[in-house]
Amino acid sequence: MIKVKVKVEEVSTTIEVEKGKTILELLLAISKPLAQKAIIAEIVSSGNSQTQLDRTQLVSLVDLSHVIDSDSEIRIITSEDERALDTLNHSCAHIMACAIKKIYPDAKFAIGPSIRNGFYYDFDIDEKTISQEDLPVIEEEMKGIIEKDYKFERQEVTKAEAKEIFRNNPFKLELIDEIESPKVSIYTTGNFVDLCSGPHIPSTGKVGAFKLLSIAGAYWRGDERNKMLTRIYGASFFSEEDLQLYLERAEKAKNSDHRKIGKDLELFSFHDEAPGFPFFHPRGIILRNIIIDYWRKEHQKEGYLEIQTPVILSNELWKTSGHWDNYKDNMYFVNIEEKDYAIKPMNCPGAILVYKSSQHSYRELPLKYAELGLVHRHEKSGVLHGLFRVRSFTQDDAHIFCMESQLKDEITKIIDLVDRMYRVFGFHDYHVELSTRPLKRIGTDKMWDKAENALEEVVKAKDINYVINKGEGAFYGPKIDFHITDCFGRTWQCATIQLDFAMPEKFDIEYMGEDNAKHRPVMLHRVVLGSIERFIGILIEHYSGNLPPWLAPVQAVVLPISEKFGDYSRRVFDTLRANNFRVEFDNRVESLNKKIRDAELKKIPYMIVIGKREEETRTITIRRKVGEDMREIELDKFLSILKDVVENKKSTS
RNA sequence: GCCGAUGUAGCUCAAGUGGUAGAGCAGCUCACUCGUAAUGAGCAGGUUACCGGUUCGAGUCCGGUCGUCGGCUCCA
Repeated sequence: MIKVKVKVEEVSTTIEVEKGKTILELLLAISKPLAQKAIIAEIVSSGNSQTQLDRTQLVSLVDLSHVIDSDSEIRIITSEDERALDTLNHSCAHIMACAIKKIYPDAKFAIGPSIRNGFYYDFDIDEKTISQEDLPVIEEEMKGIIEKDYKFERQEVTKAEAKEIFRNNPFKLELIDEIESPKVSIYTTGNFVDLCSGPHIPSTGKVGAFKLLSIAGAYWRGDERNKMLTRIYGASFFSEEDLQLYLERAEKAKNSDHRKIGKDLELFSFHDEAPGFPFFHPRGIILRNIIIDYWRKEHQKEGYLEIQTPVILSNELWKTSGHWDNYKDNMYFVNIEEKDYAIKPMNCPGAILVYKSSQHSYRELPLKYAELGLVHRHEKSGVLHGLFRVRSFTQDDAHIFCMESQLKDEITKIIDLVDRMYRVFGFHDYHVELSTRPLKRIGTDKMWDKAENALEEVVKAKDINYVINKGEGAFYGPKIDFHITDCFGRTWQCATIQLDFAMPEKFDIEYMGEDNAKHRPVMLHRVVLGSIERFIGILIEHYSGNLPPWLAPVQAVVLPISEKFGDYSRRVFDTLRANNFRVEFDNRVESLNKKIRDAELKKIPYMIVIGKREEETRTITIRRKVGEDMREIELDKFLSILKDVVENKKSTS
């Protein structure tokens, strides 16, 4: 007999069982309902690992069919646990593959993992292409498999045996070769066999609800030199309600799409005549200018000096900077009077020319040049995506020229600025990533050591949690990036701080030191919002278009109930406008209902309703997008409320 | 760039197997003067993305180009 301690959530119990029993058998002995609820188990500790496989893969999550043959402590994972949903999604990928195999017997399967919000499976079909219309057919087949409640049966085989089983599947053969352990595990579901480390749900019937979502191409192993496979995405859940909730959320995210809102609210547009180059409309420019005005104020307070450098610069400059070598395929070029020029993809060489235009003393440092620089980068046609991925955009850039001794202080100040500005825009949640030297780079290893250490020291000193991305730095220096989390839980890399010892060397820039000798300054490249255009897209989606009053292109609209109240309404409108509020006057001959509906669709924060009562009492009534209505209040009172909300950049109205 | 889908009026969408393009909303005109998410009627609006082919005849079938959408790859 062996002792097994079984934990489930906060309860734990120890029982003695015969060696060789499975977890499921053990659970049935303890409690049938628990056995019913259980999805997988976690081995918290055990006397010895059962198989060589477990030792090499360090798997702590196991199937319920896992055999216990020594004293152990196990934790039962039920459908409430996030990891159970992950397993469910993975199992559902197998179920989908099983269905596809039945419909298209020649399909060769590659990989089918669970992902953040569901699962996918990549496979190769030679003759046929699968389209959206085929998904319901596959779904029907899957439903049949789920109804039959097939078991997920795990089996461990030698690599030779596995190669025999998957002899017709080049993808699996490649995967088997890469597994280090002498044995591999395979799972059988119905008549579908897959190479897989598991764990899986006990049987297909555990899938309460699922939906196949989309179909796409994906390169084998994510390498564009490899074959393009067919990928089907789906999502599965333990209950129909969870699926419906997921679909509702997906619908909400779709309705928050900045491309749709941008068009509906007349903020910006795209045209076939300029793919990837955004056009900003009057309302979009209002939003853009508000962001820029705020940005300027914050930067002036921090001692930045704003500059502006040209969009077209000699190709020689880009050869000196190293951009031509590293990025010529993504740059635009023009030939003027038989000389080659490039449209700038970055602002740094321009800033360096400004620096070089005069001598500098150590007394001036740190010298902080800020620039809202319009850059152009050629993006491949397939990657364009609204304002998120464009071919021309405005970086809220700055280049700080300083002494090495000032680095940490300057980096700290940037981090504080980023933190302050993000909060104002309503982003309270972000994380930091540190990217180190890439393979393709300029500068010496000594420079890179210094630069990487400086960044890391500051992040550590500030006690910020960060992850390291090895080899992901810019070609001229390492960087720390700030990733904003929006209200949908998506993350967006916006701010970046890049440390650069290389460009000052390449451009031979210097300052006169206290010692009356020439020294080389260090450069910090940094952005806070990243791309103004992209940031606008992020803001729109974060707020689903319901921008807080300080950002809203139209803050209020005056709605007279009928033309009879036109004169008084006009005076209210004039007063608001005279006080610098962005207000519109809807004096169309339409019903109040219609005017309110239109104002709602335009996502205007305040609707000012004026009828007989308001005219008589010389008041206004406010219908707010957020919060209760304010009936018959003094115009002055509303002005002070609006002033407070706008000046203090409050997120609610 | 690659895989797949797609392109019809400003917007959202119709037009069995090829037979001279329709609707709602928006716009304009008229009537209604309205109390918290669409008042009614009328009018106007399209070389069906573009180029070529098949056909007596193409929005529809075929080829190409461009854009867009979902992914993959990429993102200084």
